[in-house]
Amino acid sequence: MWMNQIPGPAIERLLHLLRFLERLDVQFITSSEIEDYTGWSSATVRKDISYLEGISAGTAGYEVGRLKEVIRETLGLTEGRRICIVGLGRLGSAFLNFTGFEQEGFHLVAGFDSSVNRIEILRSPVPLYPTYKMAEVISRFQIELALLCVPASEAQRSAEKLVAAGIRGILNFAPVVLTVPPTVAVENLYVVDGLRALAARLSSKKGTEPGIPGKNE
Amino acid sequence: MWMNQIPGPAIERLLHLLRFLERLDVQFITSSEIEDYTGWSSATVRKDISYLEGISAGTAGYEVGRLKEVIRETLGLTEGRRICIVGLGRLGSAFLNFTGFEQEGFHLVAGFDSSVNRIEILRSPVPLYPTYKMAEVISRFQIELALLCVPASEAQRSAEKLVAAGIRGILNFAPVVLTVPPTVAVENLYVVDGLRALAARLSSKKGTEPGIPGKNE
DNA sequence: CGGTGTGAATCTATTCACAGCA
DNA sequence: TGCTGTGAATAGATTCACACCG
Repeated sequence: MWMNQIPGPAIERLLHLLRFLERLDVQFITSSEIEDYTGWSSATVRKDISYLEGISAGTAGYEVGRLKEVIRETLGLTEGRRICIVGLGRLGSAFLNFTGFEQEGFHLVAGFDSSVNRIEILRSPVPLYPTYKMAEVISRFQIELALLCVPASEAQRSAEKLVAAGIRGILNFAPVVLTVPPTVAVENLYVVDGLRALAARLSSKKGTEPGIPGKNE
Repeated sequence: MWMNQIPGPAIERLLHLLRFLERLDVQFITSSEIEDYTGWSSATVRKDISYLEGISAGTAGYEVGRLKEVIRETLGLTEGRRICIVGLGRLGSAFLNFTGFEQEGFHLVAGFDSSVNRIEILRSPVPLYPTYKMAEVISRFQIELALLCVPASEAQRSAEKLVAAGIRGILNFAPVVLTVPPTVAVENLYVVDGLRALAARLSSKKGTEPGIPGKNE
């Protein structure tokens, strides 16, 4: 079966599950073991996994290696994506030297900042460009995702430039609600909002497991 | 009306809406204006707001100041929460000097690290303690939330210590699925997971607006 | 009128319960 | 026997549609 559309919450859980499996050193796992670790009911786990194609479990449960593989394929995590950083302040420039992207299949290929001076001074393993070259560079290198690290006051403006340049997804670090067309995906990763979400869950005694940042989201 | 339980997704949207209103310089706003900015249907917006108590809108829409106030009250964002940082590496020690917490009602009162040496060397505006004092300090200062900034390999262990010490919520920066009792809230804020969530949305052509970080969630 | 507020209807997701397989 | 896989049942969230209010 393959009804061609995995429910949103299921996608988040699968992403989470993948992260969990990656740190697990065991060959097989059952749905109820997963329940013990994650808190999701075993029925939910089985249903989620059933959305994936080409997996079959024996009586010992699922074969972990295969399961990871299938999740990655199904969620489109295998094809390397090109990414860029917009805004090279403290945070943005720290990401320039972060080595974790590559191992995960995200290729950092450019950094942008409106200050030409900053671009010239910064030492960087990837080429840096002034903001006005954004559209050209993004289309030339077929960059799909951007880490938006500019100050809050500029976030919306920068997002609009990215959209105009054809970006497909934005990871937003500014505490701002971006207004973008529905074809562009946004995930928000702001620390204080994470704290707020926790605080809200403490009071209201009800919460959704967010899972994905930007769930910081 | 007040059925005593706001749906999880509605809470996330309200949190998001609050963030949006905070950057808005206007006195009144209607549900369809909110739709234009956020993409949520105006009916959803009205329903979400209807979960709040003590708000009444005129023909001009909602009074923004009042709306912010009511959201904050209802979601428990007014009572200051005490927070701590666990793991004082690059990321954790950067947060020690972050001034944004206080303005949002989060009082940073302690930092923890297992390296006594590091604690002695670091210059910090708040007191630092070795890990073994965690239980004592957390209960003495009634710390409710923790920013977990330790390496992935130690995250689960540290989380367990926090739980044992009585923490109520964890903002997790490590790329690890934490296993904690259901009474403890967790939000995940890991950059690469945010990218993964975006990538998954690009392929599967279906997404949930995460909004709140963690959703790493 | 141009908005809100809300029951009722619809759509979506989760859980149940059990058949089928190793 | 112990687990998966899945249609059917339930629970939950969103949207609709319209009465009502300033």
